[in-house]
This record gives sequence, structure tokens and C-alpha cells, in this order.
Amino acid sequence: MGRGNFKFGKMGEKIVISLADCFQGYHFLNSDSIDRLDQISQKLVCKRNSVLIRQDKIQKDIYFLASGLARVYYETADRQITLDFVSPGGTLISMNSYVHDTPGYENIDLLEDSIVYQIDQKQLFALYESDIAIANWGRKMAELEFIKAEQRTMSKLFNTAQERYAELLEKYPQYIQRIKLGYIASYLGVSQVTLSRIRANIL
Amino acid sequence: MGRGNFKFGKMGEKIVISLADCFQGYHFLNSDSIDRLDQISQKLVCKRNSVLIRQDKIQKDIYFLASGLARVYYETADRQITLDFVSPGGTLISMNSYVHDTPGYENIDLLEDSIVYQIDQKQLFALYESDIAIANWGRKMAELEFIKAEQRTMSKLFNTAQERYAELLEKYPQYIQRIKLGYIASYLGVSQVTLSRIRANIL
DNA sequence: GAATAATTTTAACAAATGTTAAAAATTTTA
DNA sequence: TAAAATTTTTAACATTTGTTAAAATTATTC
Repeated sequence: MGRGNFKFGKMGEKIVISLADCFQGYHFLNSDSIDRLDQISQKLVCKRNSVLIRQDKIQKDIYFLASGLARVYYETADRQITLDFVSPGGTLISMNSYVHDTPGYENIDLLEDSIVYQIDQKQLFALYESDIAIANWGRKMAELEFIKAEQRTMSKLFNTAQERYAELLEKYPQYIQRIKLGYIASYLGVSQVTLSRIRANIL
Repeated sequence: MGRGNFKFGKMGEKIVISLADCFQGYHFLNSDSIDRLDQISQKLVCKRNSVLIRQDKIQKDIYFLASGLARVYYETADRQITLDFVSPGGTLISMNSYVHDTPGYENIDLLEDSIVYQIDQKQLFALYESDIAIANWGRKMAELEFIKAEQRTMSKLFNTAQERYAELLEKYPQYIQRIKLGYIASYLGVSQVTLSRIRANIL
């Protein structure tokens, strides 16, 4: 655990995660393999409200969030559904686009000024064919992202919005301060009016 | 597409998928690698209502469904939630257990007499370290299962139970005949009473 | 710091779905 | 094929949540 679940140190200073730490979070890599990944990576400094990934665009590359805060959401004509908020150390990826070179499903916006590392997918795929450690690193990434997504899904299926709000309040109290309640409501799967009722403890 | 989405041929004869076809569904493999996977696989003939995977047990191995029908579901003290129905060609896996050697989240039961191929996880993990093609095959498996799970999640988030029932009726009409409506309701995310109302077109 | 814009809460009402329980229909078993 | 068991539908009611709109609060800008 620990990936993507922090943002400020205990004194409130901004946390910045190194690229190597982002890599190592998934799987052990020796320094040669880390160097190879480093060579196909690029550091980006992004402004608040930047759009990283759009569902209607092909966005094959993977991003690691080094600092800042991101929101992952699906969108239709009349609705946005927030999947997750991602903190430093977390991975930002549109799996369908990464795998299939087609438009994906998710939108990813940065809610605050952020630093991200971008990994070139084409070059990464080449490394998968030549470096078995990196191939297994990529495998681990997909497996662990699957499990994270599954845990999110289960939390939504089995817990009420009230319970999920209480959990958020306990585990990520900063989120309540930093993220607008409309987004939180959309993450919890209820209207903002219902979230207000939950907060007012009418329920 | 096509993986796990069929069961009877047009004459109604039972479809049986070969192990090699199950493997190749994810990623190209040369015959050497297929042989190595074959050597760590075992064919199991299972009766209707067999339990393949239990959420409270460690079940690291992967199964491929060669024939029959399976149901994947989560369970709590007071509720069962059906995630998916799997047809021949599909993969049956508890990702958390497979990855972490701990109890997983899903239960998988066979709704009909079935044939499954079981792949030994421990030996598979050894192959991941020595055969780069198999490492990439395992990567593709996780990636494609992620995308499938994501599509299921999105369908539930954006479509009404009514729309999802209509889709099921169109794409998998056999399911409505072969699967009890309590399971279908649980898959759609509504009570069985609501499903009856949908079927009666009261809505 | 006053004015404007954005966000959050509250109120009132309508609609959809769950719950419980009983009736009807279907399938299985003897 | 009759009886028993299981599955599905229907009915009545209560509860929850969404919707719309306005008020209150907070944040931003000039």
C-alpha cells in the first residue's frame, strides 16, 4: 500500500515523488532497467486544471504523478462520474488507449499545479520485447492497477455513500478541503444534494 | 472481441475451446511457449454447481473455461452481487489471490457441467522469469482483463438496468433461458422484483 | 473591501426502487 | 402424473434519492 495515498507530509510541505520511486512501486528493477525507463521518460510541469487525458483522444502514454492532485472521471453528454482522485506516487493511464492505440474511456484532469512524468508508450512496448524485467514490470503494473480498480468497484457496490464519505473523511481529510463537493459527490455516486444531506447528518 | 461470448453453435451444439486457443486469445505465442504453458496445465471436468473459487480461500491458479458456463460474484453476509457470466474461451481468475497469494474477492461457480483448464500459478510465475514471450503474454492477460472489467463497470455506471437487460436480451438471449433471474437481477444491480417489473414492461 | 462569481446548503415535491408477503407459474422428484 | 420444491410475478407500502429552484455561504476579482 501507500501508492498514491499521500500528498502532504506531516508539516504540510508538498510531497514530491521521484521517477525511480514511481517505477519501483510496482516491481523490483535493477539500475540498468531503471535507466532504460528513464531514457524514455519526460518530466512535465503542469498548471492547475490542465487536461492530461481526454476520452475522445488517443493517449497511449503512461503518466506518473510526482506532485499535485488528479481526478479520473468518465463523461457522457449529461453526466460526469468521478472514478478516483490520484495523489503523488500514483499512475495516470487510460488502459484502453495504452493497450489498443484507440481512444480510451477516461478523462484525467489535474486539480492543482502538478508535476508528472510521461513514459513514451511506443518505446516502452519496444522495451517489453527486449528486457524481461521490464516486461514483468509492465505485467505487475497492469495486475496491480486491476486490483486497485476492483477495490474501487467493490467499495462502491457494497458501501453506502454515507459510509464512503466517512471513510474519505478518515483516510483523506485533505481531499474534503481541496476538492469541490460536486466532484466528491460524483465520486460517491450520489447527487450533490444528497451529499449535503449526508454532511448535515440528516440521514 | 469474441472471448467468452459464445456457448452454442448455430445448431445448438456445445462449444468446446482448446487450451491453445485460450492461450492465443491474449497474445501471440510460438509453439515452444505454448508447450511450456501446456506442461503446467491440467484439464478438469466439473459438475454443475461446482465451486471453482471462494473468496475466503487462497486460489492462486488461473482457469480457462473450455465448455460450460460460470458465474463470478462478490458476497457479503447479506448480499451477493454478480459481476459477470463467463462462457467458453473466457478466463476465470481471482486477480488478488493470483498476484498476492492471499484470499481474493471473487467467488466463481459453474452454473452447468463444465470443462476447465487449470494453470499452476507457481510454475507460471517461474516461466515469467525465464520466457519473455510468456511474460508479455501474462502482461497482456492482465491488461485485457482490466479493460473487460472496466467495460463492465462503465456499463453499470451509465446504463439503466432496463437498458442493460435489453442489451443482454439482444447479445446473449441464451443467458435469459439458462440463468435464473435472481442472478440476472443481481448482475443488473436491481432486486428481482424490479427485474420482474422491467420484464413486464411496467417501466 | 465591495462587487461578482462560484460553491454549498436547504426546501419541497415527484419518481423510482426496495421490502415483505402472497399468488402464480414452472421445474424437479418420487 | 401427482406432489413437492423452486422460481417468478404481482401487490401494497415505505423509504430513499433525484430534481428544480432559491437562499446562504465562501471565494475571487477588480
